Amino acid sequence: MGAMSNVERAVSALRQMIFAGELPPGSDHLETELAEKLGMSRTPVREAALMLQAQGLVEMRPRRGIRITPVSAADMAEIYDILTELESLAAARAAEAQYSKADLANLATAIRDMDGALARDDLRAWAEADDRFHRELVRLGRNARLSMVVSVMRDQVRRARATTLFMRPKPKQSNEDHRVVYQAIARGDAQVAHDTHHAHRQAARDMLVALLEKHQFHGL
Amino acid sequence: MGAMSNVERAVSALRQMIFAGELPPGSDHLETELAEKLGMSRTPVREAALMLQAQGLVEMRPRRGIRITPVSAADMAEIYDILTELESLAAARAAEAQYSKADLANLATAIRDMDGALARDDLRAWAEADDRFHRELVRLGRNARLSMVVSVMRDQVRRARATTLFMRPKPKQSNEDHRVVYQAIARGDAQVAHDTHHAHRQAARDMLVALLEKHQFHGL
DNA sequence: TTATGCGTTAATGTATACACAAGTGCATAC
DNA sequence: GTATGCACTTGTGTATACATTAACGCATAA
Repeated sequence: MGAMSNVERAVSALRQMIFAGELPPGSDHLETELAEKLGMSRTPVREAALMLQAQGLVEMRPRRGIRITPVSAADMAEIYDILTELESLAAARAAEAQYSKADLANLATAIRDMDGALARDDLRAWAEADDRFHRELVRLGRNARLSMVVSVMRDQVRRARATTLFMRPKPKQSNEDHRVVYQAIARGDAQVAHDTHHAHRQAARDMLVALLEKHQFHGL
Repeated sequence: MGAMSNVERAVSALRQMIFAGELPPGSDHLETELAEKLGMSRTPVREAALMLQAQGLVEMRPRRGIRITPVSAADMAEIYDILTELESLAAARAAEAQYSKADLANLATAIRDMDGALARDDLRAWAEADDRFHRELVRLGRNARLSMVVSVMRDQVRRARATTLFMRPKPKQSNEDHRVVYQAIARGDAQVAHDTHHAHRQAARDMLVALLEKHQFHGL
């Protein structure tokens, strides 16, 4: 059952530790140190670090160790700009694809879950469903490379969310946007799907960047 | 002077061999084999392969060797869709940035070079200058992550160009588009810069995909 | 006190060794 | 002739060893 290589184990363990904040942004870690912590030799740790580096989660700097990449407000602006364009394209493509209601079930469920979470004031559940909505949207856009790029960017957003989720205003407008996008896709209106999602992401971008700048998270 | 690690050497050597067609798309190569060819041990070759895998140039499949990723017409459609969106955003951002004429010198030079190459019927020189134009455009958009994603995608386009460059019609419309984009950026018109470039890339996409499909390059 | 240079330390880059597992071919049975 | 299983081969995943070289501290000089 454990058909999982040490490299894979290292990748997911490191990801988990990064997202959990156990390896804080900006902190350095020697290969040997991480290898010991993960109970394996340096080789798979190095390979895992190389992969995470390609995704922008860590930087390997000779003799200084593996640094957990910090994400500044400026970084977040870059990331959201990319997300905005690529997800909007995915929304347009999804609309063009003439999906049936059944195909869009996951999208509908995610929206309903967000409503529910919001009513219960459960921000964590809301964030999880929001993630799910965006992931499904991109999947429906049917572009494997785009999905990969977006997922890398979304990982970065997830990291910042730990600090922003409870500072931001309640995401009320958000759900209305999602519903409009959903309906546009359902009736095959690519233009509206695209533009609505674009505006949605841009608004989120501006709000988050302002939030991060205000609270001086310039390099955490 | 040779402050270059074996991993770096391996990465650039492999890239070169891939772009030159010396390692043909779809071909498999054992780690040992490549290591011997490059005059180093498996370790740096493996690390180089991991990096190239992250960029989609190769795939590592256990026991089957390192495969040079083939690029099909469908892949090219995906790639161009991403390029279209991201480069257009860069064009818009460049326009918003209020660059001086001096800042746009590289752009202007690239356009002039393309004109010259086209007049001499030198398609290779044209392709080189075209690359330069697009690279500079993205740089002016000032989004480091976007630049990286675009450069990965452009690498894939470069690979296909070896087969398409001499089959496609002469890129005459292309230069007019570039000029319009340049002027829009110079006068700070983000909308025109964006939309013109978007249409430019989309046209290129449709032309190339049709070309590749027609000539049945479905997996070479 | 601050700057400069040297020696030490230790982390990395790379080579090598080895166990394991997947693919291959042959032999055997039907 | 086809199918099944077994032994063998061989590539990879991982551990380990080692040389190199960059960072750091200390001493010395201005």
